[in-house]
Amino acid sequence: MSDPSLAHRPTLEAVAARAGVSRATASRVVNGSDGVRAPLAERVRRAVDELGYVPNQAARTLVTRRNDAIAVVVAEPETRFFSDPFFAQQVRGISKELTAHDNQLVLLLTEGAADYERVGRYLAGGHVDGALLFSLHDDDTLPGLARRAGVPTVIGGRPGWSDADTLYVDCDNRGGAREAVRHLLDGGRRRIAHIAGPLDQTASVDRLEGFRDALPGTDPGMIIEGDFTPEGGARAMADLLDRCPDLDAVFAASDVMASGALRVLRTRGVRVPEDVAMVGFDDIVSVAEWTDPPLTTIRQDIEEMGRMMARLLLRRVSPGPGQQESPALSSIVTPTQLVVRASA
Amino acid sequence: MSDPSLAHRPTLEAVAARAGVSRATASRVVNGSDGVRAPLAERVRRAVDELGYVPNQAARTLVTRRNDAIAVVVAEPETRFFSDPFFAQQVRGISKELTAHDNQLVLLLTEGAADYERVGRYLAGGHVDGALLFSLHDDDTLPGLARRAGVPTVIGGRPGWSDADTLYVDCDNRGGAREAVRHLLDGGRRRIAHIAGPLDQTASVDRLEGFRDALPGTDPGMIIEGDFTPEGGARAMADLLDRCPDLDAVFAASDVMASGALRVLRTRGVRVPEDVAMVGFDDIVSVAEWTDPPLTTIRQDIEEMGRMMARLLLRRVSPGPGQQESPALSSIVTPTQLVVRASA
DNA sequence: ACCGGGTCAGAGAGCGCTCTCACGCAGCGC
DNA sequence: GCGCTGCGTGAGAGCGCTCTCTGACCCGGT
Repeated sequence: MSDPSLAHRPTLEAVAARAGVSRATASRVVNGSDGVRAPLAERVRRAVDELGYVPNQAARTLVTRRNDAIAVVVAEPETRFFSDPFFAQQVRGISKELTAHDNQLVLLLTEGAADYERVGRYLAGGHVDGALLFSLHDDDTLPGLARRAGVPTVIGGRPGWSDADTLYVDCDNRGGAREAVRHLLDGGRRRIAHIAGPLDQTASVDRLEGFRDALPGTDPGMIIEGDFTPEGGARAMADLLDRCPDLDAVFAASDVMASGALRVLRTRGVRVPEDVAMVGFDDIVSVAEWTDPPLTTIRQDIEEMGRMMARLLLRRVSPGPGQQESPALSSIVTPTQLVVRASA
Repeated sequence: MSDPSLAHRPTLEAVAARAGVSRATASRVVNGSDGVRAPLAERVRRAVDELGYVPNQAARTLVTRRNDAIAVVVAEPETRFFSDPFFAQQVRGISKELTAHDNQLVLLLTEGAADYERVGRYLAGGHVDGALLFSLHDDDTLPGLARRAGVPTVIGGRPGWSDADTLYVDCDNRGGAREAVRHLLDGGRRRIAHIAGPLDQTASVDRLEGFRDALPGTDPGMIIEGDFTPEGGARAMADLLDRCPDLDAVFAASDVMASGALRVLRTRGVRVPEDVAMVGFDDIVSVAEWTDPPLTTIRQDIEEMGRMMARLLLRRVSPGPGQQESPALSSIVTPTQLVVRASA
């Protein structure tokens, strides 16, 4: 093998021997538990340094039943996970929070149903202490899989069913959408269309609901389902223009779709915001600030939501010191905020 | 705990008992090794099903010293990993290849030097069988870290030093850059500028070399260092226009920077490709096809390169059946290809 | 001087698995 | 019929660690 150092890696036994203590004491020192007198502890620490000892995680896991690892499962069959900065930011937040708690992030990408079985095996295999599930669609089997595997779970985005035992983190999609439309109304717009996300996801449905809240009785023809991609946004915009050439505003359910829609407007020579105003959703800075014109949108703190998911999960996995049982953990819905730029 | 099923999970022992065989035989069946007679094997398999047995990975790792997991370490302190689709595609390729070989992908994001220590600990902890390193900068300490940890490694992109023992996968940056510039020359362009990537990375340096190959003696003022972000590309473009208003072409070292540069050109009313031609690098479809105008660029098969990295690493980790020692594994440099769209 | 209580260290039993080794039982040649 | 080979199975020894349980020791109180 190419890695000799893996072969003769010092064990706790070796450290103990060198420090002249028992394995138990060495273990105590390594794990920072108190009750070891200073001089002894010092000897052990020196031995650890000299030998370059690093605990064998597998052995430790075998007895403690903890992995200090969390799986992030992305149920996005298509390429969206990576093209959409939304996930990126969320994962970043998760990563930071996990790192802060000395947990590892194991990324599981699924592309198609066949992968679900693999993910199920993995979760059941006890590799991880918990799982973060993303981007679920209608009656997704992933949560059931995780539950059967006995793995604590937190979901990104409100799932399609209600269940007190299911934890999730989401933003106030409906309220945010309402605010977006109100802003358009305040700007004097009257013929407002909506480019929705895929309606098998609650985020899309909730945003559509918010749109309807602010604009009851809207002609269904003014609502088109997109797919959260720029191309989808572009297609929807083109359709919309064909159906209803005199529309004066669009609320797109994501910045990414809005960017596609803006491109179509520009191509068709429609001025934004003079002829048509546009509001997006997400406030993905790298998109919203760089569209032409910069995009007015509904901000959600995506990275923070990622952190929250991780925090919630970690607490569910190991109830902190002091509290015995998880102290009634509950799902989190974060507020949104209108960010006005040039497009509306 | 919230997961009772984790608590009383059946062991191999239980399976063996139920099937009326020894633990050894049960293990043989579970691991698919031959030499167990059919009826016995069938009994074991039934027991596995009935009990819902899943092997305990920690116990297995403890004795086999294999994790079936690979770390992907991204040395990108800034937010680039997630905003740049380049990484995304690469990770996708890696993920696919690892999945095909039943390996897990453990993602380690580093943001700053402090994280290096954590990564070092993790690698040394024997959690993974190998590591894929990305986006290294000059004299990055990551490879040393991995080596000391005794973890087989493959690097994405040619590292800044030469070392027969270091495996990497990269594309022909220099050749690709040369081709880009030649295309511009063929189009009759004569005042060609270059927006380089950060010059502490070999990809940037190599592309710059290629640029110089095709255009020896270029005024250094026509070369500006960017940072592989759209903003950096925009800034560089602005500078370039100020310094040299009569330039007639730009070769940007990445599509992402090219997109930023194109925005600036549009803002300044410079027509592309009439006044200024633009060639990018990477062929990130979601960027290159959607710029205005669509971007002529140098294609590298990023996803495939990800696959190659994974394949190389897996082979290094466990030499396949047949060959004893790794059969002289070597680094891979893939060809590039000019993709002509509208911008040049 | 004796004893009870508290503190700190060590002994040792596993955690669940793999894998070597030994053993039993065919089938073969002589 | 005897040993020999060879295949299929079981016994058992660890892998490296944690953690409980026990015991040694020291202290103060009587």
